[in-house]
Amino acid sequence: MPEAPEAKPVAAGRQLLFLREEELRLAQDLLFFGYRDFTAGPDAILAELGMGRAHHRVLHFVGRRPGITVGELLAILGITKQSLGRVLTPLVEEGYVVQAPGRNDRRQRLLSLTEKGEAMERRLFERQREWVMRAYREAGPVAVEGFRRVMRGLMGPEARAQLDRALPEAARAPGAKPRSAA
Amino acid sequence: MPEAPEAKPVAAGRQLLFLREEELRLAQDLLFFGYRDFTAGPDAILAELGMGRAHHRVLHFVGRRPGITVGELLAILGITKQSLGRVLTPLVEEGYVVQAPGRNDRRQRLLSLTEKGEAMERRLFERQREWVMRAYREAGPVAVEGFRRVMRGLMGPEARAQLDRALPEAARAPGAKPRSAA
DNA sequence: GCGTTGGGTCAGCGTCATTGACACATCAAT
DNA sequence: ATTGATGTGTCAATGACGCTGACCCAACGC
Repeated sequence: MPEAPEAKPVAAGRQLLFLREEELRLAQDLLFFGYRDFTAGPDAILAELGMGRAHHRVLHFVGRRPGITVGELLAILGITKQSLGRVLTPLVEEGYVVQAPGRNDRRQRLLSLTEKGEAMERRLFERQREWVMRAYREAGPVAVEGFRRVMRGLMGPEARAQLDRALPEAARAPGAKPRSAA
Repeated sequence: MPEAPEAKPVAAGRQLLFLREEELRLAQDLLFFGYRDFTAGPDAILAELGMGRAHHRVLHFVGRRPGITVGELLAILGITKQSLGRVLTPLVEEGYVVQAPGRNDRRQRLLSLTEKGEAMERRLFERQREWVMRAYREAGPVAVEGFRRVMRGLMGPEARAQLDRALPEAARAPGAKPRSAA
């Protein structure tokens, strides 16, 4: 770990790539403040409804993959069954999410959003969309591409695999020329 | 937020900038997974010591601005006095942080890290440094610059101001040509 | 029929945040 | 010198979100 083997001397750019102390401290600050404010909008809406970030995540990932099983959702979120239960059960009870027995395996509970759930997710989505849109617009397309590359790099290998699996393929770059992996 | 008025049907370059549904969903995923895994390293170390992310944040910001007052720290973290107290008091008791009365205003408690606190912060720092370094290296310098611009854009105006104030000026772009506000 | 798997649930714990209320020392101004 | 505002600390209660351990049930698969 200490003294990373310098990787291969990356030609000229090395100077820029060497992570100086202050560069990381800046990254820490940016991620802390950025993530906090990124979630602030939805958080406010959720709070009014007596829900939290965890509920949003469930709505998000269920909305993204309707018919997802509980087990898959657990794997994506990386939490325990009990933790999910405390959030999922109320969502079902209050009619945001429906459970349907699996066709092949009837032990499974396939999750999907109700209309109410979709509306809710939509509302949270729109709030966040405004926010991210502003940031993207200010930063410009090149920066956005860079942002994606770095964030992807910050993910662990498992998360990266999940992300790929989670994306309905078509979604990965809809209409955009598949410019490498990025 | 309901029924975003479709914005006006866009011009040309706007196509890239218009935040399509899937683009935002991707951003949500990236931020969720990325932030989670970014904090995973320090979290593990902290857990061993019976501490949490909140402790890390205090160590980080106190280390960044030795002599910071409690009030300033509260403003940066955006939490309440009570929440900070629960984390700060143990840090002081266990000798990670020292409090010194302010010279001008003796009501103030100027916070700074002890040697033990610096060592701890250092340890967390190094762990995170490896992680971010890898992401930066894989993504390349242009991407890193883009990442910074977008993250900055995701911050609210207050956080942005705080960030600027928090940075010891020299730190903001050490050696890099100050390319506007970014 | 029996073990495994998918899912749910009870009980208890810990962290991190909240609000409201109060205490105390110090500063600053009258 | 009193008075009021400020900086900090603290008690008590609450809630969201995560965890472990233990146990249950229904359905699958052999």
